[in-house]
Amino acid sequence: MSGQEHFEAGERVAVLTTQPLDRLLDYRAPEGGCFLGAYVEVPLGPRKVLGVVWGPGAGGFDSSKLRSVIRVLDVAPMRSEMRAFLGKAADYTLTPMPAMLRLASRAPGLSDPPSMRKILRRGDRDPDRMTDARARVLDTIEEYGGLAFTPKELADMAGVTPSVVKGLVKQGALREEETPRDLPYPHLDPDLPGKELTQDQATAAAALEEGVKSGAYGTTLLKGVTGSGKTEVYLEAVAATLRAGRQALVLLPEIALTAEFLKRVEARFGGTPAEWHSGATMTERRRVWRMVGQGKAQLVIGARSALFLPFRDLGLIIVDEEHDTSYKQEDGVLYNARDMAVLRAAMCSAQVVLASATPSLETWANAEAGKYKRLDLKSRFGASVLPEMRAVDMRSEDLLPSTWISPTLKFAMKARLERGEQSLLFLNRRGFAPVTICRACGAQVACDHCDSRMVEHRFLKRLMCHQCGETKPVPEVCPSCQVEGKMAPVGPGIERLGEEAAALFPEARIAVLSSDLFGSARALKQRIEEIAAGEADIILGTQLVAKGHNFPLLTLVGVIDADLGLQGSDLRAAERTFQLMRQVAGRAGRAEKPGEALLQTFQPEHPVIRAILSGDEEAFWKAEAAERQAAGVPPFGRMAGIILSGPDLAQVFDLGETLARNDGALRQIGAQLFGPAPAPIARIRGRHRVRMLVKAAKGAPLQEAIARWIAPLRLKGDLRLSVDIDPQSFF
DNA sequence: AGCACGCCGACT
DNA sequence: GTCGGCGTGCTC
Repeated sequence: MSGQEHFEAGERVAVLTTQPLDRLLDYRAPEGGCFLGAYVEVPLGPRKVLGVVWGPGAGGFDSSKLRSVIRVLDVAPMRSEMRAFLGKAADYTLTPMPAMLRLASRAPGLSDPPSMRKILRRGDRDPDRMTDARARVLDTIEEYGGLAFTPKELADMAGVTPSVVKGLVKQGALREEETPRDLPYPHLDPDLPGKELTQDQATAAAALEEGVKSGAYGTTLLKGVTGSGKTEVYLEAVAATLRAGRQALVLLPEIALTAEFLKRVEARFGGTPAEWHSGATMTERRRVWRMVGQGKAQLVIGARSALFLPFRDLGLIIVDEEHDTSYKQEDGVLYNARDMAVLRAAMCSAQVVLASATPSLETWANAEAGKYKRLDLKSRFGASVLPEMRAVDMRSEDLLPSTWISPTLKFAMKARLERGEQSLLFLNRRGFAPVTICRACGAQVACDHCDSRMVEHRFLKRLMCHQCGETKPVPEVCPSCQVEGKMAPVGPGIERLGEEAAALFPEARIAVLSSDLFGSARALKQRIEEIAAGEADIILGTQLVAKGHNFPLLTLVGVIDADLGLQGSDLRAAERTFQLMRQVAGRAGRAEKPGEALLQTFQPEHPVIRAILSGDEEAFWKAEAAERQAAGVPPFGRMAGIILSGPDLAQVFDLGETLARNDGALRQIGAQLFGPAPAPIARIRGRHRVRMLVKAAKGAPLQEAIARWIAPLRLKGDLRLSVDIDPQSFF
């Protein structure tokens, strides 16, 4: 690294702020000077804003107008590799630097002074009168030796009211002390005995440990079917990282998973790691951010934004369920956490482990090409085996109108019910019915602000737009033809399937698991635990049941519509259907009882359905890869989506046409431009959306060309443009 | 992002 | 004549 590390008071420094300016601003270093990377507060017009010292001042700005940095914040300076990472990530995603800085500074109370809090220790005196409650408090303190607790914690742990604790303080039996608010995380011990590993697991774990010990960058695909014990394997890589004195990050796709996961981490390392996700409290987030920066959090379990935490020495990133679509941020800064993890690791000499039973095609292809190492866990842990999978050909099943459970599936469910085992029906559609139609004129009820259809939610007794969340009552009178009493639900949603199951098996206990039926992740988690313990006979779920929950009594999975997701023009639909089916089928027979999976389909001869049933994943990926290679699409070509939006459709289209006419920069790199065309959802919250697609060869400098292409653009009024590099879906 | 400056319609 | 609409431009 070249350049100066410290700036004297009054020296010119360039500061990157979180304000959307397209350049750095020069300031004078504050009294006492500042370090490169320091978090600072600077004056900007009439306001104070957050910034980071990014380098020496560029000059060229009248030095008499130069203002001074107000103060240096009490947090660790941003490290040079973090600054470089943000820069590269900005270039890759075509995101302005201030937005990247905001991602990296999402900590509450960043500018607060290091605050103190009150803790209690054993005082020198004994209370004049000893009561039961008082004894419990003092015993608790004794039991935990030197550890300190806040009054509230202590009262809770001893099972007494806070007034008992207060009384003891007054008597001098407890002593109040001030201590920094943000406490380090408990030490994690990598040398506690882990779960015993199978031969297969031990070999994989050894390979990962070797990567960690190298202290260099490397990415490994850890592939293993559900229940093969991927977690135990990568926790050994975490252990090796902790032994090397470096920090580890485990990314999980969903908050609901963390509670279960934390238990396993605690069991392995004898302490709780730091948690970073949207559900955490402000205090907790503040603590995580600061402790990570000081190297006093060895392990972080987090959602995708944890990638932007200020690690001091990050040595390992695990991306669990790496294929999960929730790793792609779809609003604000558009990034894919899996790709950013690889980028960050490459810049700080860390290892990446991409874990999945059903890797994304990108990852699979990178492993094939030798860019990633690949480890396969073949044997399934314990006595359980993969379920037997069969297609139910819906063309030869007799179904009454408005029912979706085939006789074949019903028969299989009945057998489970009689044996006291569980069945799970999977349907990836929330609500009661996806469409509400007028039987007089055929009109469908659409959202007033978006161009999507309203979905009936019977438990809400309303229609809901899944795009903007808007709801309205189910209309009595057709909004189109004014005929009364002809509005009818069409098609199945998970709630409606629940009614059907209840009618078929009136004596069965039925549980419906859909994200919108639960107020909190905690409530959902608790329900899942109850169900796992056997408090339901039939479970109905949307995609959230496909994400790794363990139901020991489950021996049958019925996929209501295996074709859902196969149709349409989304190139990734086949891949996603394949992954989902494999995962859902992996729910059955995780414990000792063998499972069965029935896939209801109208096209049992479809290659995806056939690949799922045959279990020949490599065949599926090879076929899918060949198709994408022929089409020149990712990962064998590069793509970017351009979304233009604004309140006035004509204006938005005009902008698109203007861009299309001036596509010289794109043609220079041999890229093709498609569109403008209405976006998949052409209107969201009253804003019209138009989409364009840029397609280029694999090695083409796509971002650079797009940057040059849109640079001359001046967006007027309420028009917006966003660029999505490597979009998840392309039409 | 904010916040100011600045140039055209309905009010005292 | 003036109050205020938000279009355009600047912030070290």
